[in-house]
Amino acid sequence: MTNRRKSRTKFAILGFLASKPRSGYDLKKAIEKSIGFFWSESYGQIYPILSQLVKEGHAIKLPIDETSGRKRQQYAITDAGIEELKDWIEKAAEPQTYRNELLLKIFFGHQADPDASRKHLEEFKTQQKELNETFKGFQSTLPDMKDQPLNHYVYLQATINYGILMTEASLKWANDTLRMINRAKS
Amino acid sequence: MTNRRKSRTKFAILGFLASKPRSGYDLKKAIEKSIGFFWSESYGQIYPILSQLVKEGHAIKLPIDETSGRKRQQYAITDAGIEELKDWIEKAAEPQTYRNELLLKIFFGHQADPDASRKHLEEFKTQQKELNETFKGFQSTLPDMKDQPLNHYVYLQATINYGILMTEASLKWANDTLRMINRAKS
DNA sequence: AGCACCATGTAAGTGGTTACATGATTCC
DNA sequence: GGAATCATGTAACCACTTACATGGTGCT
Repeated sequence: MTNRRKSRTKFAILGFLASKPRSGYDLKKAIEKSIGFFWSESYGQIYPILSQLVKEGHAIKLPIDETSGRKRQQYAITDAGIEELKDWIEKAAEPQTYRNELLLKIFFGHQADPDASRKHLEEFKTQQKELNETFKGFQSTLPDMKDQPLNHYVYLQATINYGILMTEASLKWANDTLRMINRAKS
Repeated sequence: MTNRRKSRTKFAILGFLASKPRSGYDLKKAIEKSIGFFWSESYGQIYPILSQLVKEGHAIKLPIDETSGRKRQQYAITDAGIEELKDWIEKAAEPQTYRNELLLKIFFGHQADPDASRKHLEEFKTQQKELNETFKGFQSTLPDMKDQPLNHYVYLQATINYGILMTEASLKWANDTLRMINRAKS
């Protein structure tokens, strides 16, 4: 037992609890909205792991606010939880097995009609264009950062920038590839 | 049961069997060597699925060559298998849940020492540089393609090109992000 | 002889999604 | 009243990795 797989769901949750207390439902929404383009979690992971965090002492259940309409079980991070989160952030990211189904279809593209590849690439382009616009919209809402001390916004900006650069490179690739396929056909 | 998950391992295997008969061992090596940067399979998937392909009539076991030293069970694709592969290639790729641990750590970077983020980014840069050089080396071994009919090389070139563009965009991002972190600290 | 690697498989376990169950609340 | 959504949870299932078992082959 040297290199067992490890779930990072726990740290995604701790990271969000670090900014403020949240319920399982809140966590799901927050993850979708802010880091949905590079991370996702399902309720089937979130709720059991929240219980586990409480057992481990990395989070606590807050008393339910009976005055408000909707009743939600909020969780707050503990000092031990913050330590746990920090330790994880500072450790190197473990190599991940990335899988790209579109690329696999393109790699085997010569086995089928080139129109299939063309269609996939066109669809991919519209997806990436939309994503790119979303990121740019996001970015424009961020406050101006020069002369600001090191803070949350730098890292937020960095992740958005990743999305912008990757979608742009993807678009360039899709266009290049379409051109190559068309040239080869003629 | 509307949207059940589907394994694509089957199609990765069929795709490789389409070019020539191979054994489970061969398949593992071929996948690692050629599409390892965007796809991976383990023996624990490959061997059971090869049996399944035979049962389904998408592949057949070839007689073992007793004359050669190493004894390997080779598998060949059938006509039905080729059809199955084509059908999959032509269908749109299903949306995948992509997870990026480095980005998650950067997103939560403000919770820890900025040196941690710097270290991750520097390590990421060396990884991406190495990958980029590998792809460029690969590319230089491909034959010249102008005036060539539509063939396998176009698609091979496309996947390599994807690697080149993505690693270059990644390097730009890492440099931009490092600059942003450094500027924020001063 | 002994080691590295070739080669095929399987059992156990993990991380994760999906589908379902349940009930409350808000809004029309 | 009824639909949509809020909200929490769980059971079943799936895809996949890891670790292990087993034996053959090639090389020094």
